[in-house]
Amino acid sequence: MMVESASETIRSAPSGQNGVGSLSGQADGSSGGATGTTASGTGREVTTGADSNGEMSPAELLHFQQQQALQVARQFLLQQASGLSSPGNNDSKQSASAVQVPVSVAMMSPQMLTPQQMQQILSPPQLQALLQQQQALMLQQLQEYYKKQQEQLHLQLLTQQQAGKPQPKEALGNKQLAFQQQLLQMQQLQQQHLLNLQRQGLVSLQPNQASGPLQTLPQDLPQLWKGEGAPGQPAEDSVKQEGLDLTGTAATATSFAAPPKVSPPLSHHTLPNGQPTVLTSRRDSSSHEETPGSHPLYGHGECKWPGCETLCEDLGQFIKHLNTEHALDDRSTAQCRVQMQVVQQLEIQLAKESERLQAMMAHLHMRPSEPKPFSQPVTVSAADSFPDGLVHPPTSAAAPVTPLRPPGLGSASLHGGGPARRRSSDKFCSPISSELAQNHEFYKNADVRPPFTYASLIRQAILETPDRQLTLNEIYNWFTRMFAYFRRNTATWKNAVRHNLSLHKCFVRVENVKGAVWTVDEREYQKRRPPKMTGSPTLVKNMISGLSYGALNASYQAALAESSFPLLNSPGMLNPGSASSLLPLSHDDVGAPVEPLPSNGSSSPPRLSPPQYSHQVQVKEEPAEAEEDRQPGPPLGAPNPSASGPPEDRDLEEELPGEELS
DNA sequence: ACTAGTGTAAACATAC
DNA sequence: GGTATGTTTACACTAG
Repeated sequence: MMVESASETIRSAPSGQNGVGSLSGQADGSSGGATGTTASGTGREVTTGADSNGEMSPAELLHFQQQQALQVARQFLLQQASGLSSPGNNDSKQSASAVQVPVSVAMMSPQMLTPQQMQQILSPPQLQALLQQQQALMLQQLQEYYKKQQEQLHLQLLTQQQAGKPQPKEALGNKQLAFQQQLLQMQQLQQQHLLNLQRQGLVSLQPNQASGPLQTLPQDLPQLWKGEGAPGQPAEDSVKQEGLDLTGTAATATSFAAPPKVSPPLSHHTLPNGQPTVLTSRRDSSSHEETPGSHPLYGHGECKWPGCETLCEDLGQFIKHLNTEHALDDRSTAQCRVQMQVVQQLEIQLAKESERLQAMMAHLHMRPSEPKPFSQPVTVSAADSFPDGLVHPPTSAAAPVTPLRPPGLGSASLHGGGPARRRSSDKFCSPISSELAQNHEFYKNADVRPPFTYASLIRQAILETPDRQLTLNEIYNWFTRMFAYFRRNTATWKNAVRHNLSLHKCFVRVENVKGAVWTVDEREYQKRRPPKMTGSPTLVKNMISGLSYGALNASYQAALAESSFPLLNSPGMLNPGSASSLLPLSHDDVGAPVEPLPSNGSSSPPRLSPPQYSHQVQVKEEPAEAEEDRQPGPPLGAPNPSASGPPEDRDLEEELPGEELS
């Protein structure tokens, strides 16, 4: 029941969820806050509006920017709407990124839309584009902000000098440090901001994208530190340096974040009515986690400062702690540096992996950067980010194919996401295990709904255990352990889990000594899904054409699964056939590749078109694993040759599920 | 329009 | 009686 309460906070209006229609239904959960926000927003913001001039704190600035992001999206929608209503009005730009917005939706006032709604209306690529624009904008603002700060400092300095009172170096140093600290804070806030957006479902995690702008800062920061540390260097100079660095940073970041694709700077800063964006709702995000009472360094009741972990009952206490224990001193500064290095290392690592991925994809003739026919510029951005990243395959996978699709599943609407999303991922066959393997950390920490069906998740959970059986409670635990998302709406998803267990024949309840455990009947599981993909000419076509980069990618991932999945040790993705047999779990979601049954020897007859091999693979593997089912053998993990062995062909059928059930 | 798959909500039964 | 676990039904949504 505490669980219940937790869930309640999220879906404030469970009732009527279905009835009201998708939009409201979906939004309700998240927007319990969102709605409130809009309401309150009108009232509140004025304060934030007060322009920087040094008055705006980093946090405020962030909020402001976040607001703007939403605003831009809204504005975008408005444009779309107006475009629809008045055909003559549509400019070229609009057509370029043409969003197919349902008229009914388009008629809504964009300003009334919640992030989730926007997410539903805009395809992930579109959102992506918006966000990128916004990020560019944000960086500009950051730059301005720091320029102002710099000017202020400079001014102060001059004043003091004029007063004939050369400020002690230490004082200057302190200022500078404070400044730098602020910079760090900005970074954190920015990061949090991105995370928030992502959580709101406005962005699917796009590592490169997320790291892009952020990446530049940390890289430049060391220079700042150096500047600071440089003995004998006048503080003033270093300050200037900072300014320069920032400028450079912002510039590069901007160019990075705002690729050619999009139109001009966007006049989105102001609302249709000319009102500055700032004046709109303060922040929808507040509806979610980003409550005013949160702090990037505070979580789960403890201080997140590296190496600290001091318990703090509430934010107030934490703030106090932060100010006393982590004030601006040598130690903190050093820790900051260390943290920066950590980040840098990770970024370097990411860059390397990205590069490798690019090379691999290039080798496989998949051109990540190649623009897709359908989704114009916007998609491109999505695609671009994709390769780099750790990715969110499902998301992008789905996106390119149908322009009009529902909100990015990958990004997964956090709350009350529609069924469709998950399904699509399923269809695209992204192997859950590989996806999970790759994004394990992401799902674990980000409050993003995993793009898999409950059934596939449950199955994954069960198959991940050595004996391939779990109690309901263990399944729950797996969910919460693996996905941050499932740490929230407990009542809802637990119910769904139970529902799925009962509903699907593929889940078999077995009475155990300890009680009842659930197992998976692979055959049933496979049966569930019609082998559409197998023969679907359209799919094949899509895959081949590269139109559906995502789909390709999915298969690519499938092939890659082994390599990426920790447990699986793969002999080489080059040989799909073997791979297939190897991937014990990865199958899953795959959409079905295929007919489970006649696995007769799939070995020889390659009747599937090339692109599909991945699917085929999965199919087989499933059976294999199914078969051995109860085998003590390490399920997925163990690289047990036995399972992976030659077997792909074998008969899975023989084995009765019954036995597992026993 | 129909169907299948899925998600969500809820009522109910049963066991501990 | 409360809770966890299962089962079942209903409804909504999306895609084929």
